Amino acid sequence: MKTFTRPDLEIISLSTVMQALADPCRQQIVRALKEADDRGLACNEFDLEVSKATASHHFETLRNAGIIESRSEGVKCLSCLREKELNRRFPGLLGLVAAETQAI
Amino acid sequence: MKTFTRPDLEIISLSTVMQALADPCRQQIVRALKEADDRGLACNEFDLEVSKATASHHFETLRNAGIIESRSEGVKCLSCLREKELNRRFPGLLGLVAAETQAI
DNA sequence: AAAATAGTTCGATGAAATTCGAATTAATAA
DNA sequence: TTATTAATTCGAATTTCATCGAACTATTTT
Repeated sequence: MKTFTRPDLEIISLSTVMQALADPCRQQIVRALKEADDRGLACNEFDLEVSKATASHHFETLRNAGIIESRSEGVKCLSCLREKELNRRFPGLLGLVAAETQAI
Repeated sequence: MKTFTRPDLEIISLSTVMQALADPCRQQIVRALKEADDRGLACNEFDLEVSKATASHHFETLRNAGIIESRSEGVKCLSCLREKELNRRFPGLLGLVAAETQAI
């Protein structure tokens, strides 16, 4: 069973999170997770307009930037926003993403 | 005498500004301008560790993203932060850049 | 055991970004 | 008018990024 990286947010730079959140598809993922419940969402529960290979890459980018965390559950991979930690490390950042209602 | 683009911030997406601010060198420019007075700073008044061609490119990127504005004054090009407008369009964004004290 | 499901990984491709030196432009100073 | 200063533009090299199909892995269902 796969385990996922979960970096300490203190070692994540603003450049890294900005780079990760600059992509519209990744912003869409973050907005969906902000509305989701604590259980999180599986990769195929987002309406992403990219292939599953590309989607998988976007989830990895968000994990590496400390923005989401993922866990294997059965055959699925559930992801959650690291909301509290992000709000402490980068106050206001998630609010900006949430406020941007944008067509992809 | 050169004039510079100055896009309406309403048409600038979060992706565009995040992309622009993801670069450490451009963050350095923004932080310096935040400390500068209203007159702004000329391109050679930043301690950037890149060639002047590269610096010029970074200033253009920031202008196109609506983050700074520039004007010719004699032989110099003075740039200022579009701070008020940015704080209205993307509240908290400049604060994040200012808070990040980072070696390049 | 075979099939279905959900993701990941690999390898390749095309697009975009970063960087620079050299040439150029425009304004000022000598 | 020539030289200097400050910055832009051009062309090219390098790197990074987004994207995909195909192959693979792991889990669950039949």
